[in-house]
Amino acid sequence: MTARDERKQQTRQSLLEATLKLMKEGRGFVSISLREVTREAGVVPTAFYRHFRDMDELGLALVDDVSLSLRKMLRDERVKAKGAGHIALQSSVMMFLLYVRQEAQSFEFLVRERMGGSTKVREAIQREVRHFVTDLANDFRMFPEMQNLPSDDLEMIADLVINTAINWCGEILALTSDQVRLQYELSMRAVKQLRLIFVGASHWKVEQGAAEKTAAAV
Amino acid sequence: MTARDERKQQTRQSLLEATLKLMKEGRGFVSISLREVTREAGVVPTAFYRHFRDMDELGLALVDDVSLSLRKMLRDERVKAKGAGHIALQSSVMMFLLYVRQEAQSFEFLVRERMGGSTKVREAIQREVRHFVTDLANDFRMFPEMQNLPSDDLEMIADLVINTAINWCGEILALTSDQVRLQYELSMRAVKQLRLIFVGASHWKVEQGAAEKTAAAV
DNA sequence: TGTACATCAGTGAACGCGCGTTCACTGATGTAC
DNA sequence: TGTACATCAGTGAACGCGCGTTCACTGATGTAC
Repeated sequence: MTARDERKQQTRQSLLEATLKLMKEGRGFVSISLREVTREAGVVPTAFYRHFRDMDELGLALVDDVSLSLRKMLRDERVKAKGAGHIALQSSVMMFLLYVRQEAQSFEFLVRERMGGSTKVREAIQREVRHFVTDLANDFRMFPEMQNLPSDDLEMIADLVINTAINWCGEILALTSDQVRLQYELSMRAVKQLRLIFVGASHWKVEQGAAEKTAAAV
Repeated sequence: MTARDERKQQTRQSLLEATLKLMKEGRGFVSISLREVTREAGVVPTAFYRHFRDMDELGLALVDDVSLSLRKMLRDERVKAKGAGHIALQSSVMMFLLYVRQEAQSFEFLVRERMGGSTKVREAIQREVRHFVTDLANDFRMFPEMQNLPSDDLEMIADLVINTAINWCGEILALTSDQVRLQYELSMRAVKQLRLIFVGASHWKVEQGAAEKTAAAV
């Protein structure tokens, strides 16, 4: 990598960061203009084209970047869980939510554009999410109570967990950093929700007939 | 109501519908211009100001409209459940997802703007969602297994259910009408997810210590 | 009921602005000899 | 190592366009007498 290439990568990076920064104030990705990004990044508008064809292409690069760092975090967490020989639900959820607030810009982008963004960006994010669901479903095989469930059911449960977690992200990012009380309450509710899903999972199949009765007994 | 007022309401309505129609092709609300809306509605741009101060105000009106029709649907469903004396999970979920596809325009708006839209619209939607959560938590008291749970836990479970349902909406609306197979599979997964939550809920508290062990036993 | 005036939903021209994109350019860095 | 040329990241002027908003207007409908 020559010195020129390095500086080019720096500019590219500042374009990506400028975009995330512009989104921090609550703006959607689609409403941000190419000229705003270059202004924020400190280059002339035409310099943009040396790096991306258009804003959509920058959006896809952003998805790649963000999901790469997310995958890294999850890998660390997985290694830690293997080392400890168990998963502590409460501390896992707390760690996750702290990480989300720490990397707020990235998660804001993911959460907001998952449903709302340009078609291409939305599809890229959903592809990444599906990837996480598959990984989590695989992790579930480490749980004695779950490893005998069919793959379909593991995927179904993983999908529920991931989407619930994404929802926590959206809610915790909507809070300002001085709303500590609400952040705490949200975290506690998140822990309970994950625990409830695990309770449901550990009684799955075995209890399915009983659940039917429960639901019918209004 | 005079004839003039009536025609004014008609124009107002066509502005709202024009906006939803423009969003059907996958566009976000914020990316739709005032001029596009009036063009689609068949009036001159300046006529817009006879009805709304700006697009944000139209967005809030849209939230009101959509959540009114949604509340109506849920009320009907609730009456039906009371008449039958029980809730059939499978058919409720199926009915709900059919309704979502039928009223696709409205739900597309709600789901996409819940996280992504303008601050005001987003807040209005989240207020409505919180309202639905409270209502559902109240409904839960009709379930013998649940009525002894503290209000906090009922809210926590209702929140999980509502957010999971919103997620189904996003996924089913992403499918085209000829992807019948995928629609069916999504519905079946939705039924299972709701059932799993109910299984979890019916073992909640009683089993919480056991769940801890389950989670720790990797 | 008929008339005279008021209201006001919708019109159409005009504005200044930020946008994405084009183009020819500059000058620092890289490469070949 | 030194020179001559090629590359190419970033520049700056220019363009046409759709935008939101203003303004004075029109003419159908409503209201008061």
